[in-house]
Amino acid sequence: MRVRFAPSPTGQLHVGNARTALFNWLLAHGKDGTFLLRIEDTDIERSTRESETGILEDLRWLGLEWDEGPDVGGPHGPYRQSERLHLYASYANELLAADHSYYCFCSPAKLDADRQEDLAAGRPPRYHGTCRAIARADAQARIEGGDRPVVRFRVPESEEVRFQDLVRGEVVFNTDVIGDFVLVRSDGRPQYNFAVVIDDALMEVTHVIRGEDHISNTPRQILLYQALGFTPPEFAHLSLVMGPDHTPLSKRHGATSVSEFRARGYLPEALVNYLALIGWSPRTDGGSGEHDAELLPVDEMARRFAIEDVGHSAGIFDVEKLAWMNRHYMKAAAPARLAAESLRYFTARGYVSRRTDEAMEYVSMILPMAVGSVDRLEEIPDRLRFLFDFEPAAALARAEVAEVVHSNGARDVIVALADELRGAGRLDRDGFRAAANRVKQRTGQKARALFHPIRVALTGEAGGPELDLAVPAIDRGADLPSSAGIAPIVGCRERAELFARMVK
RNA sequence: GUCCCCAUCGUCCAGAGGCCUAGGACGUGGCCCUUUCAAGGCCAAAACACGGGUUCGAAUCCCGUUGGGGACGCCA
Repeated sequence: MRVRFAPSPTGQLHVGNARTALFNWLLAHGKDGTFLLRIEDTDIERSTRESETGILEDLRWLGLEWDEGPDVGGPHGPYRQSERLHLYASYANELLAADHSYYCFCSPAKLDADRQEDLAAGRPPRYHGTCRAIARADAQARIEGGDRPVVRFRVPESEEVRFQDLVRGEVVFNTDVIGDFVLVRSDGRPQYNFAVVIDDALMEVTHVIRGEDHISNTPRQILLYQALGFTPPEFAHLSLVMGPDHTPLSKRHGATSVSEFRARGYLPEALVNYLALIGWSPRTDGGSGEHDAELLPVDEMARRFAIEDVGHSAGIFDVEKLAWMNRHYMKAAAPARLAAESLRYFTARGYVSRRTDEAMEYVSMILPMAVGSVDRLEEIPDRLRFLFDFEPAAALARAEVAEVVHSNGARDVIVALADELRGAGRLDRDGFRAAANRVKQRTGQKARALFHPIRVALTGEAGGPELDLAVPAIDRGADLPSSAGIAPIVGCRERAELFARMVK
């Protein structure tokens, strides 16, 4: 089995396309097949090398490695359509010679007028066949005279083209709704349907798995396979991914490209796992009726994947469910990896200025306070901002903080805390607990009435990670030398002092 | 407009004629845990689009309606 993913490098890798790539990858990996990557860059106006590089990077980040492709090569290369032009030219001539295609000299204006006419008359817009009967010699003469025609495929009339779609079953099209489509543009570059067929045939692709938006291209391509004497592959058309309003997932729905999700702090395994579950679910092994867990490593998904099990209807991209998965995978991730992945967000906030061993160690230390309670890596620094941004005046100005301070006995607690901390040593977990205990004895406050004011005085916030973790983190951070590359952290003693002064 | 595809909780799926009093997950609500906010645990509410058939029996099969999506380019 040979499958392929064939993006055009005209922008970033869209999550919908990433899902298509994933399904191809899953199929190949579950069946010991080959997954190849082909770059469809025949649209020279829009294709860029930057996009290509970005797409390759995103696929690799997702873990969807390919066996053959533009950068790794393979036995059926080149894998970039712009480098295969000679192949298309040769097959175009073959089709011309066999009279399966012909030169068309119609101007864009004429074509457009025809289209408008069809639409107005309630007919499906299709090529009128104006140049169908131009004699070869006449065409040749016009070309020599400087005309630059396109090559059109001669679509047979009133024929039924049918194919067994692996996910949808039999699909039938009548050729009467298909106009003679362009094979080669006037500048000699191949048109999509033509290049795809030649490449898929030559690259020996056995299963074409792509988005549903290509389903109406399939009869055209089958016609081409037949004219060229190639055997068509199996086809499977995946339903599309929509936004919550049932319109195609686009910018106004938020992030749409893999790189955006990456930038926002989603883990690749979370995105992959989530994407696989749009339109597919792991088949239940037993007959228990119980649905298997949805959280699956990609190899396990590949093991269970069957293209026939893929759903028929469009799926809506649910950011909430993705967030849930991401939370899960963040908790499961190795601390060192998480620290490395989160560093950029700390840097962006100005919390870390240089990547030093001490900085990494500190980030690793404070990470557990945030992981598990945030949806994305990007949100981690904000959850930990109390470490770096301690401003009692601004804190007091916030309603929820003021409320705590004004509750009964809160001032006493804060004053006592400041006093206790003056003589306290290291505020590790035990040190903090001891100090809190002394404050408890002095003020008679306990539980919420005790810890809430302490939290506010030490973090400037009414909520946040457990103090058992937060206080030692502050204490440790305050001791860091400036060479550590961490933004200066105000120590607990000073925090309590400042706060006590403000509430007196 | 024409052609093609699709239709189970708000969302993603399970369900391949009796196992369905329609199951799971996310989300939502409640409760619990708890020194806070989250997280976590437990419980609950929540769907077979509609109308006709076929059948002893239909969420499951057929037809239609409605609704949604896609395609109709010298884009891919």
